[in-house]
Amino acid sequence: MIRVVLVDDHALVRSGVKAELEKAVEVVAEAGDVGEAIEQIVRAKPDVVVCDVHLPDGTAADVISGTVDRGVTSKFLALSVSDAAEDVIQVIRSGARGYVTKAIKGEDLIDAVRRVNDGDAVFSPRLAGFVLDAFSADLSSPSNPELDQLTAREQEVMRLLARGYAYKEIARRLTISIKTVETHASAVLRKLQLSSRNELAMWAANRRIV
Amino acid sequence: MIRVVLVDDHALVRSGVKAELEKAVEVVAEAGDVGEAIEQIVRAKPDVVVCDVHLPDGTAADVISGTVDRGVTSKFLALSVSDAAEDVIQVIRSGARGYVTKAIKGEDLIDAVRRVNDGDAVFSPRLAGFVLDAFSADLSSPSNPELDQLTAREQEVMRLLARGYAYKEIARRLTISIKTVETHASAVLRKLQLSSRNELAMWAANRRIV
DNA sequence: CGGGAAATCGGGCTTTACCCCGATCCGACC
DNA sequence: GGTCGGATCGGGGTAAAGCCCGATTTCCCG
Repeated sequence: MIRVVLVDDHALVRSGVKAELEKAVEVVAEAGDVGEAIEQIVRAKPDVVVCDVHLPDGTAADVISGTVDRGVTSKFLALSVSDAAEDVIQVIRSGARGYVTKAIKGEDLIDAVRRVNDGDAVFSPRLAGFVLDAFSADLSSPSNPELDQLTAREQEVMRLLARGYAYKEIARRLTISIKTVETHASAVLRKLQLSSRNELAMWAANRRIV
Repeated sequence: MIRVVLVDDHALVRSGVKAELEKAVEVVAEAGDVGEAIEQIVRAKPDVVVCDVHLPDGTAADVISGTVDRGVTSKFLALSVSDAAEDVIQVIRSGARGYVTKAIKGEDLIDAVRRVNDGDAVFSPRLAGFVLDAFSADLSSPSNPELDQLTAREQEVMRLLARGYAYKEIARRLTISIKTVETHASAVLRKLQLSSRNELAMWAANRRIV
């Protein structure tokens, strides 16, 4: 039996959701705000937390970050009336494994809880697009004004430098001499005000360039 | 008019796709393998690259990484007969903004190219699940069994190594000699089967250790 | 045409990184 | 008491990194 903690600020919603859920899972605790939720979750250590996104004293993201800091390993399923992209992304970023709207049918909600408990990611179809956007936003390079300081060639060398390639390797890949790679590398470090390739690697990693 | 480079190893497929695409976009170049594709893309700098996943001398991921290394900012749309999860994830990880199967209708393909060009992520419905899984995999995985191979002291040195500190700096911070840092560093690289501090930095970054 | 930025190389230098060979000390464990 | 792993150092070596000078060529722009 999957053990669930239910978090929602409206008692009526809680009782409705609880009635549906208890056909298949065990609701071991309930909470109506962030503080109460964290207490109950830390105490009960449930398998899954079904959590409303908007709470009187914060959001589901606050509940998630507040509990994982205290060693909780429960899975989180966000349940919300909102289908706004920023809500979805914020909650997923915080570590929720799923996000469904309150338009969901009871049967499907139970299925979602089961799948989240199994480690799957669960999203209402039209919400998946937001998550994809957030995902690809990570992979793309928004706009790095600092990159404009570098010439095209310097940017190529910079990317390979940040990945840890030796000058010899970079020279081979770009079919230029090692000395030219050195020249570009020096220019890159100087322009970005870095002092070693390792600082460059950190710099690039933080900006999702590599 | 959106400028497109088309990459597929089958000339027949290329001409078919090209015929469909040219109703709405401009196909400025074509290629049949990875090497040729990189050349054409670097030269033509198209808005969007429509690229088959499996090529004679590599994959779409090779094309993407090979071109972004050379400063290309084109958007990539993967076009494949395969709907295997590993193919999808690999290509998306490399930076593709979309992935559609060849079962797609010409009209929908043009729409996909347009949306990718606008910065949207485009996926066939049943492929979205794979991407979500990959996304949530990024957010989880806190356990690192490989770390247990390292002694406590080695882990300390490892973290500082991964952050790019010089041996001298690490020695100063841990109040030990440079030689001792070297010993630990060698042990770390050997145990993790890495060959340089830069590989270690990547290793640690991928595991969210730093 | 002249100026300047970008890209391409070279010599020579110091500092690190990394590896190999050792060694000593200490604490835990059989 | 012997053994073994962990931590601490050293000497000596090669390869790479990073920086200092210099240089030429190309190409764009006023």
